[in-house]
Amino acid sequence: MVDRILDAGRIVLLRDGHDATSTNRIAAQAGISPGSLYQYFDNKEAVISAIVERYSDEMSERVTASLADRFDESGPAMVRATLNALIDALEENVEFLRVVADELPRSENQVRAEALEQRIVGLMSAYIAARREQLRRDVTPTTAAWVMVRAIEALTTRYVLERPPIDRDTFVSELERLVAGYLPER
Amino acid sequence: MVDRILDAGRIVLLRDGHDATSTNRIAAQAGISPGSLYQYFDNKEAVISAIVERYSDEMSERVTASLADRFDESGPAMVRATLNALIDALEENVEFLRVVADELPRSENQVRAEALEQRIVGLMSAYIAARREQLRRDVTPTTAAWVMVRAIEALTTRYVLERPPIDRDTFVSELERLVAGYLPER
Amino acid sequence: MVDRILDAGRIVLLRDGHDATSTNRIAAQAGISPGSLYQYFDNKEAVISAIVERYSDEMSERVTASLADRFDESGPAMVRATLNALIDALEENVEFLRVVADELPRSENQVRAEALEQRIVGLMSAYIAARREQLRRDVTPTTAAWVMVRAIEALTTRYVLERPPIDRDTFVSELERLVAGYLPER
Amino acid sequence: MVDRILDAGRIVLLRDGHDATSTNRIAAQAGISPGSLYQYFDNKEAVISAIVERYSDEMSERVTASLADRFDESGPAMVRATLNALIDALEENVEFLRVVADELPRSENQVRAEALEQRIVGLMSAYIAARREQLRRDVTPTTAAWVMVRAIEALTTRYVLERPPIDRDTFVSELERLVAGYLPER
DNA sequence: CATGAATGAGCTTTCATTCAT
DNA sequence: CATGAATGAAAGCTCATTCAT
Repeated sequence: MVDRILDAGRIVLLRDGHDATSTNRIAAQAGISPGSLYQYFDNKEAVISAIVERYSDEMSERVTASLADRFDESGPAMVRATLNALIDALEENVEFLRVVADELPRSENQVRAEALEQRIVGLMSAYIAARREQLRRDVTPTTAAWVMVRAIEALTTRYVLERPPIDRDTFVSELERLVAGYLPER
Repeated sequence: MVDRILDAGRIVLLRDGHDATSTNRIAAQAGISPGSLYQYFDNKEAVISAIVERYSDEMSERVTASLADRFDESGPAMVRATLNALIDALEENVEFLRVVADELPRSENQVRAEALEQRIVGLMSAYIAARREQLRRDVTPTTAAWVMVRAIEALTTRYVLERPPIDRDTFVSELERLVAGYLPER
Repeated sequence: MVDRILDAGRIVLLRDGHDATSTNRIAAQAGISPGSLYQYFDNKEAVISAIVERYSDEMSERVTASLADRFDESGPAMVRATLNALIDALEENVEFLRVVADELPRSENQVRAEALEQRIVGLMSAYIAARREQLRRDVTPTTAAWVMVRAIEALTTRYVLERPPIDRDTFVSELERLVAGYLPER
Repeated sequence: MVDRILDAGRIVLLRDGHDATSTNRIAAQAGISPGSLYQYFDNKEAVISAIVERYSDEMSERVTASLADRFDESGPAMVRATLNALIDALEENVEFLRVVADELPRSENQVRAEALEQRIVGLMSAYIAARREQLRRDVTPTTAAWVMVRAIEALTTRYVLERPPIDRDTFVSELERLVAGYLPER
């Protein structure tokens, strides 16, 4: 039932936009009564949060899956693969990304978004720490990871949403360059 | 009177948050009647936009002013000065930045925000083009500028809002490193 | 509940006039909340239309009922009975007729009003067609009916609302004369 | 200046419809300030009334002018000429007629409309009284005139506005028939 | 006379939420 | 559990009118 509600919510969000997304509309789309919705969620915000959360999970899964079989490739190949997987995942759901990133007040999914980011920062810190000898040692892995994650997140998201006149391959190369110029020892 | 309304709007936005910011409340805070507000603005969105615009202008002015007297310093010093000025400006109004960046749906000030970003991208492209011999020649200045602007914008904003456990000097150094690793010929 | 709203609406319409009839006032008069009104009607216009529709239905019913037991009287007696029934019905609700005919913009109940008129034109066309041998054959029944219906409608309505110095029996005779001069073969 | 306001009002009424016709809009269209309007008219209703009054006057003038040179034609020719002149006049301004007859609450121009009708009834009574020997003597001229005026007014107006599938010549003949069947001695 | 900024009550409509059934 | 009618505060916005200048 929770799933039914979340599916309905996503549909409404996509079809009508955030401003027109009401609990009543979500309930109608889910084929249940407005009252029932409140037996599974505390309030509207909780519903929206859950929808966004599910979206983020799908996103992570997709990226993770793409990377599973390249886990031991060399550093540069790994970076490129990750970036491509990430952009692919974002592009697969541009319309929904637009709603999440452009229409939803960040407050409505802040907790969750930061949790995800924190998790990625964690993974990345580990990755950096593991390669410490080839990489920089003048900064803590956590700091480096924080910077990288925010930068990559913002750049890929904006790229997909703004569609600037930069072709995909060039864009990926530039991100690689950004990473390669930032992380390694020099 | 326009100023009176914008001041009131800013206060309400800060005090009550975006969702609770109504035209009636702004009018009340400004000590005028709801009808009067509509003599100066076409609709609610126009009011919010004007408030955000004024904020952005203040921001730009503050950064520009900080840079005025360092205009002919060397590249690296210039970069560091700019970053510091930017972070200073953002920190001076964290509460309002939180509203603008986290609560306002981007759609509500998108046009303007993108216009500003485009302007900065323009300036930066020129800067890069001018230093072409020391910098990379394998990418168009526009592309490089697009990447840099989004990255810096996102990183400084998130830094100020999230207050990660990275001290200010370290953070600025890391941004410098990011720029220095991305732009120059290698 | 629909009835409760329509009753309230009629009261407000009569008491306060069309311009002062607001959805809030109707809801208040009905003893319900403004929101509830919108569970039964799409918008204000739908409420007004329904009120007018109910009034028209009452009107038709009253006329039809009056005629039921005179169904097989001769043509002239039938005409006189119809006219009397019609005027009786209109007079029974002069105040409301005034609101409907004089205050409501025709646009607000046009569709329905024209539908009713069309129905009456249809009935009358049939009536005329059936008596074709005694009546005129130089004009289509539809045209004759259109003319008669508009004329009778306007004259009875105006008579009831304007109360000209013409006594009721004289007025009915004049209408009969109008019909008798227009329809029959000569 | 009064004329300027009335011109503006007519334009607004035609362009925006009755509901969207505000004193502010009329003033703007007239190129004056809202305050000035109130130096020439007591309130909004007075403005609308004056506009309608001017329209009615134009209408009368047009009909009267068309009839001036046929003043001594025979009865039937006179009737036909009058009807044609009336329909012509109404058709020349259908859009405005629609606003006046369908959108304006009759209350807003009632006084005036009835005055005009009363004047026409007067003229017609005189006409009937003068021809008393060929016409009916079993009814007062005033009553006969009242009936005729309301009938003709309603029928021509509705004909022009509803455009029923009756061609113009047929329609005029039917009206003639209505008059010829009602007025003369039999 | 003319202005036009200011008014403020009131409009239609929405919607997150509740609660008796 | 599910319902869904009912809520009622509040939203954005309009507009006839006034009055100090």
